[in-house]
Amino acid sequence: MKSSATAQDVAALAKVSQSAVSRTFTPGASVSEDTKARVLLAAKTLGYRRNALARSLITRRSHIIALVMGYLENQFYPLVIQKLSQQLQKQGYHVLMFISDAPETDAVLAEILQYQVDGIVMASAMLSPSLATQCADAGVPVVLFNRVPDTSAFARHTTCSVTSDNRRGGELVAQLLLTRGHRRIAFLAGLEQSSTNVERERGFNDALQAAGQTVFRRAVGHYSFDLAKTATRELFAGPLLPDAVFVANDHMAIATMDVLRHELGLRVPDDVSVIGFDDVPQAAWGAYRLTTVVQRVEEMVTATVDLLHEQMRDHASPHNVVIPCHVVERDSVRAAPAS
Amino acid sequence: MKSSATAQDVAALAKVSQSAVSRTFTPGASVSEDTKARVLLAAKTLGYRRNALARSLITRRSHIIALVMGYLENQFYPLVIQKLSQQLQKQGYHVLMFISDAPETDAVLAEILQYQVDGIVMASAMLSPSLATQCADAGVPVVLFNRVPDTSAFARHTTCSVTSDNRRGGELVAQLLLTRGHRRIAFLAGLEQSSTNVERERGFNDALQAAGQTVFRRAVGHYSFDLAKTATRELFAGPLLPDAVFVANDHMAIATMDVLRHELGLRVPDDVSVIGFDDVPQAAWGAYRLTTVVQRVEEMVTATVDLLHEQMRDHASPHNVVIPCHVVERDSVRAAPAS
DNA sequence: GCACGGATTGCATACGTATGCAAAAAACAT
DNA sequence: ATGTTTTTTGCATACGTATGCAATCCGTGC
Repeated sequence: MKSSATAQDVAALAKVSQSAVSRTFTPGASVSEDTKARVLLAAKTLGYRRNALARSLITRRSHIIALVMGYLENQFYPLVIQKLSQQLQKQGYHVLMFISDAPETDAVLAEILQYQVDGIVMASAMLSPSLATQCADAGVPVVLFNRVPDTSAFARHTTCSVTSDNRRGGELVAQLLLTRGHRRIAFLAGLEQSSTNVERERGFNDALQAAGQTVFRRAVGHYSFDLAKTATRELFAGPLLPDAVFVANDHMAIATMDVLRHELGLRVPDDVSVIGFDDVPQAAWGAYRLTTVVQRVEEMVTATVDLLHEQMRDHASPHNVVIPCHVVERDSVRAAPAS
Repeated sequence: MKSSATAQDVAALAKVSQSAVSRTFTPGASVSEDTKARVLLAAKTLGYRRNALARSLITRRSHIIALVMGYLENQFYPLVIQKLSQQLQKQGYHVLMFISDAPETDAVLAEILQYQVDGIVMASAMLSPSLATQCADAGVPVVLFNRVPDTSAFARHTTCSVTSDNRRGGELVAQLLLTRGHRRIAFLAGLEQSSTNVERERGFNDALQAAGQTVFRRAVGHYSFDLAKTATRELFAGPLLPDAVFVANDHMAIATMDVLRHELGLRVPDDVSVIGFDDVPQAAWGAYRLTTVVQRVEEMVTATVDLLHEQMRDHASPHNVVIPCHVVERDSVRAAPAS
């Protein structure tokens, strides 16, 4: 029931120095085949495992990446956790999870830095300028996932980001809906201060405007399922109904479809078209068949770990990666213009 | 742009010994108000942060809990991550995530142990006896989440577990379906070797048998969405159709409903009743309104962290916690017996 | 035989903190 | 004033590893 064997113990058993043990487990170090074999044998009989904490203390690399997230209700984020965790594991890194709603992020970050993480991926709250400073001072690379640096000039030059081309996505949505002859197009916003919402809405509005149109009605759902339901009811109150809704993400779009069909008795897409953003797995489910803009999670995650590595190697000039996105058409947007 | 100030630096600036700064940050240690103030000031000006790795090396407590999970496709698990992470954070612990499909779990565990985690929560693969041994040797508490120890006598006495009363849940399902007059009841299994599936099916079969009935047809979906669709098609091939299906979890049950309605043109619950297990958020969505057995995630998570603490304090005799579960009735099981 | 270059090895030390122990200081009682 | 208790402080040391440096070993060519 010994807690754990140390390198000293192994060295003693193998009649070598502790250095030899260390070198045995350090690829490319200078050890003879003979001693290496002896060490490995001793290590196996003692059940030796290197202490990653002690090693990190020396090498100044913890091989830990912090991942900060908000609520996981929106299935997009579990997907990110999974992909990111897998890709990082493959490269010998590990993910320390932090769940945090926006306000308490400051406190959380302090804890994160105590663990000497090699990098931080923030997929949750905005990174306040003060936090950005802290990270920069600590020399910890930060990459914002699915959100864009604060407007503050400092943060912009100190942290990277990976996002979809949300603006373009918004444009695509508007163009699709216009093509299908919609004339009373509503927008259901997410978190209004979030960069995703801002960009998507901007692209959407611009494209609408380019066609001489304007958004017919607007409500806010804060990226929450329940609030999206309420917002949908608002949008569809009054005598003249929207004939299409662009919902800022799939999670809310599904709430919208539920309300439209089961509360308001409207048919999708016959009475009203619905289009979302993200392409979460549920969007493909038979009951929804939601037409939506796909965020390429795999590519976003790959870009994220690339950025992390880049920052960890040399302190490269941080830049913002934008992944293209495209529409996947299912059955929630009507096909032909109704005359 | 110094990477980070050390306790020595702070001590130097505050004209005290390094011990003093250590004690300043150790609640309940013996420091005068005067020096404490000086240290805190110096610490603030230097942006000092304790190195959690170095501290863990001394205290032999990393305050890190490893969480091992499989795929997160099933929304039940993101929920668990969220709750567990939040509860642990509140107590000063942090979650190191490991995503791992069953086969590679052995390798993953080796990495986990290198990080000197204070405990392990396994919500993914089975814990093979060898793994259980390794953990026991290393003195690391393990609690199995939503799965029960291996049949091996050793594992059973060395690791804790938290599960719902899956057996009872299966019984409740059978009783409900019988009450509603169903006579051709099918079962769609999950992973056949998983304890959740075994227990649910056992309870289900027993209750059926107690009523002089037997399962009408059976197929296997391996807890996968796509395989569940295939399995559903199998169940509903042939001239005589089931009039109810118990699907081993909600994730698959939704796949089942999709196939029934949109491929086979059957109505739920009019033509066939469907009942699931878990009560994931999606089960409540308007398009499904799935009747299901609710696993009380919050209670399960609470029990898990309690168990962890218990094991970490004294090496208490591990036991298996079983959380009760109950049926939440929505609209996927028909109300009155069809005569 | 010797000299020489390269491969191995062990010795120290460092990483940044917590903590037992004894010295010093302060507080208190007499 | 002195003795006694209590609090505060610094000195060392330990945690488990990696690594620069010097010492040792080995094989090679002469």
